[in-house]
Amino acid sequence: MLQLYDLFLKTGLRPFAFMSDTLHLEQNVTRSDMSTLLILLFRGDLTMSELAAEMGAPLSSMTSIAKRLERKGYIARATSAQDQRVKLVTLTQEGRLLGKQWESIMLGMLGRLETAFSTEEMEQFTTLLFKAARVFQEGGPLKPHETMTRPIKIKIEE
Amino acid sequence: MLQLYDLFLKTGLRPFAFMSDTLHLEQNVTRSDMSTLLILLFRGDLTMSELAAEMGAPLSSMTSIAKRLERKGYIARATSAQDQRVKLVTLTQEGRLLGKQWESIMLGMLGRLETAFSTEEMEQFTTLLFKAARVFQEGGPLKPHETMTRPIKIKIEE
DNA sequence: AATAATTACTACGATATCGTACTAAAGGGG
DNA sequence: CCCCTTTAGTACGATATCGTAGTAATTATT
Repeated sequence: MLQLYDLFLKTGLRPFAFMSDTLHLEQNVTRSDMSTLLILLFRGDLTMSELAAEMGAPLSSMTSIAKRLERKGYIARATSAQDQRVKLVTLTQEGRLLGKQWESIMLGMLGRLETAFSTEEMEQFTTLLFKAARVFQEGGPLKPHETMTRPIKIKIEE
Repeated sequence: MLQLYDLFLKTGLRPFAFMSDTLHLEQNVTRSDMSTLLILLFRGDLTMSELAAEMGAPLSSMTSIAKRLERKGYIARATSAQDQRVKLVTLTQEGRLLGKQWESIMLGMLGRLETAFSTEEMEQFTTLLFKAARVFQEGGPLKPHETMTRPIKIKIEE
C-alpha cells in the first residue's frame, strides 16, 4: 500500500514519467501537444471548447497549445461558417502523420501490456481502473459504506 | 480499450485532474509542493538529491520547489556538517502540519477506494497496477505496432 | 428591435518546470 | 600538496500552464 503512495507522489508531479524513457520520441513536443494530436486523430475535427473538454484542460490553456501547434504546422484553425465565434481545429498532413506515429507507439505499449497480462488480467485491470477513477471523481463526502458491484475473482500470475 | 486511451490522454496533461475536485484543499500550493511535503513526512529529512530522486524530478526543479516551500515557511534547508555541499531538507512545524492534513486526505481517498472495492478487488487492483507500471518502465526495445498473437478471449461476468 | 445575457475564444500576466551552464566542496592520484 | 575529476547544488533563461479580464458573435428578453 505504501507503494501506492509512492506511485501517486511520483505520478503527481511528472505524469507517466515512469514510462517516459520509453516514450523518448516525445522530443521537441509537449505531452499536451501529443494528447491534442491524438485526440484530433481519434475524434476528427473539433472546436476549441470540445478539444479543451477532451483534454481536461482550461480553454485558455488550449489556446496556448493550439497556437503552438499551429506555429509548428501540425494543425489549422478555421472559423466556423455557421457560428463565427467557434474555431474548428483540423490536423494538417504533417500533424496527421505525427499523430499516427504516436498512435503506433501507444499501440506498442498496449501490446506490451497485453503480452504481459493474460486476457482476464487485462479485463480486470481496465475494469478496476475505471471503477477506481469513478470512485475518485464522483467525490462527495467519504461515505463509510456503499453498495458495490460483485467482485470478480481470478488468480494473477506474477 | 478506447477508454484507456482516454484516461491516458487526460491524465497525460493534468495528472489526476479527474480527482482534483475532490482534492480541492490543494489551494495555494502546487502538486509538487504537496508531493514534497508528503515525502518528507513519510521518509524524514532528506537531501536535495534524495528528494529529487523520490519525486522523479530533475534537481534543478527541486531547487525551485524547495525555494518556494522555504519562502512559504514549510521547510528549512541546512547545509550538512559532514559535507558542505549537501543541504538537508527538514519540515518545519507548519510544514509537518500541512503534510499531515494531506496525509489524512489521502487516507480518506484510500478509504473510499476500500469501501468501493472488495478486499480481493483491492488486492488485484494494486497487484495489476504495479505489474503494469513495471511492464512500462522496464521497457524493452518497443517495436511499434507489431502484430501479436491474440490470446483467446474469455468472457467475465460483471 | 433594442438591450441584456451567454457563449466561444483570445490576451496577458503570474507562476511552474526544467535544460544548460556555473560554483564550490570532496575525493583521488601522482 | 597540487591538479583533475566527480558530486551536490544553484542560477538563469526558455517555454508551459492557467486564472482573470477582455472581445466579438449569438441568443434571449421585453
